[in-house]
Amino acid sequence: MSVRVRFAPSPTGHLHVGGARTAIFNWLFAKHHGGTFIIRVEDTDQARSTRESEQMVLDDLRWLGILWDEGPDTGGPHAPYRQSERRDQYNAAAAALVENGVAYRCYCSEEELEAKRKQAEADGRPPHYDLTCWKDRRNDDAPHAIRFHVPEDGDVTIDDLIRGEVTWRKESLGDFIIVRSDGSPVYNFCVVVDDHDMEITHVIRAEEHLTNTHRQVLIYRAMGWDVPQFAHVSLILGQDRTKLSKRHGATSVSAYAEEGYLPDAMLNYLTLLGWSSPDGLDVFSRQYAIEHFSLDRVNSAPAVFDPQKFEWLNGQYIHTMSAADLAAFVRPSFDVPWLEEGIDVVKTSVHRLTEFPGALKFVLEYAPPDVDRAFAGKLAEDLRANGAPSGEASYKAMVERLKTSTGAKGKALFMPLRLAITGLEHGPELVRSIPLIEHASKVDGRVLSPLARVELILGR
RNA sequence: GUCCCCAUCGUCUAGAGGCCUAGGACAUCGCCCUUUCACGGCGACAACACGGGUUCGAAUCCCGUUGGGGACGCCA
Repeated sequence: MSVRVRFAPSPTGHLHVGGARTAIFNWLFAKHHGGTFIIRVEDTDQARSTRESEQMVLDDLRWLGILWDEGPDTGGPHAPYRQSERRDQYNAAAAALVENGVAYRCYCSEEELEAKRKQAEADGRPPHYDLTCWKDRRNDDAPHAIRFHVPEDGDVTIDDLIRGEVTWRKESLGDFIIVRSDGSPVYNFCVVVDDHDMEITHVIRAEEHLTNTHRQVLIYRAMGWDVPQFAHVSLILGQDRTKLSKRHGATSVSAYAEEGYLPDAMLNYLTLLGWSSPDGLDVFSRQYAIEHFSLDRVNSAPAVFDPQKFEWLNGQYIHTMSAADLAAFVRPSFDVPWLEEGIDVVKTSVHRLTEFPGALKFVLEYAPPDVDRAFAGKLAEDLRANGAPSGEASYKAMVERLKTSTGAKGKALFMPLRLAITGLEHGPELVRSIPLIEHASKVDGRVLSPLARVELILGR
């Protein structure tokens, strides 16, 4: 049987890193096994779900380079892929359960239930439903929800692919709602109907859903359906070791994209949060991850998101990428005619794409610094006579001439030279930055040439 | 509170009873490279939560404690 997995986001905002990691693991698992990766939109919560959010989540996934075989926009053999459009399926399943006497109409009001819950809590009893409508079953059309009755043999054991055997006793669950009084089905019910309809073989999802599995398995059993394999991935935590959320700062994929992170680096880093490569690699390609991914190497302990390591990893990608490839990412926000040449000179000092404009500021902007006038004079003379260096050889030749003409050497030579031409005390190697400035000044009218800069110092 | 999950350097992790004097990576700190900054190289610091078992032998298996997290909803 071929592998079919799904990522089931609820469209209530941008894709978060936790969701992204779950999507990545599902995708990697599907790709590794030559299976099918499905997106199913869980928008049963009308109040919070929007179509705009769905679009954002889908865009975030595409940005990461995670593409799906079946989904709300692409369609597929089990369409529709939006829970809000699958009401018929849920109604049919709910009707079947009521028919079999497994589920029943519950006429209790929310206020009543709330009061009962409070009372149970005060009495130290578990806050489960008191079975009023189960004991006294009715079938009229007064406003009602539909509840699932936890059976006598309601103990459940699953063999989780990441956690091993997990068991729940039926007592830990009360009869639960599967269809709300407004007729809308509830998440835990939809998931089962959908995963069955869509022939999902492996449910790979976040650990926060682990305890839901109890009720879901009960529904599978009541429907007489095969139970899929489960794999519950641990949570991603913030620095304070609680579930990563907005208050921990940037947590959405798009926020990292805006901060200058590369999709490949993001995929790589998130994969590392919980999975480790069999070869002990930290930096690896998408292809490598697909080839080597397996659920056995997924860690069951939660992982703290470490922004520093993520930034380092992003830097690794930037350092090894070609200037041309990087330029494609940078150009939309920073477009200069000498972009590629510039990127090539400064990329080793950059960890995020957004740092490029700052790193290249010395090309675009220049304020005459405090440099010895005599030195500046000699430099200007040399620049006029020989032109500015355009590469390593001409740069070295200039340095040699300057040694003789100024009598300076070592730091006394290089510091004023750097300062005079770049305007800064620190920066990339002069052998590369001076030719860069010279080149940029020829293709970009805003850029002052080396000579123009020195003349500015001399006040002419 | 009840149920469930988890527990190796500050962080991500390797570790399937002897290969462990516990390995790698980030971060931190040195040194080297570099007449600057960065990159890179080398090195240092740094962990098996605790207590009981099982075993000739336990980071690894079992039990308990502690700690952390999650779920307990007509949210997903």
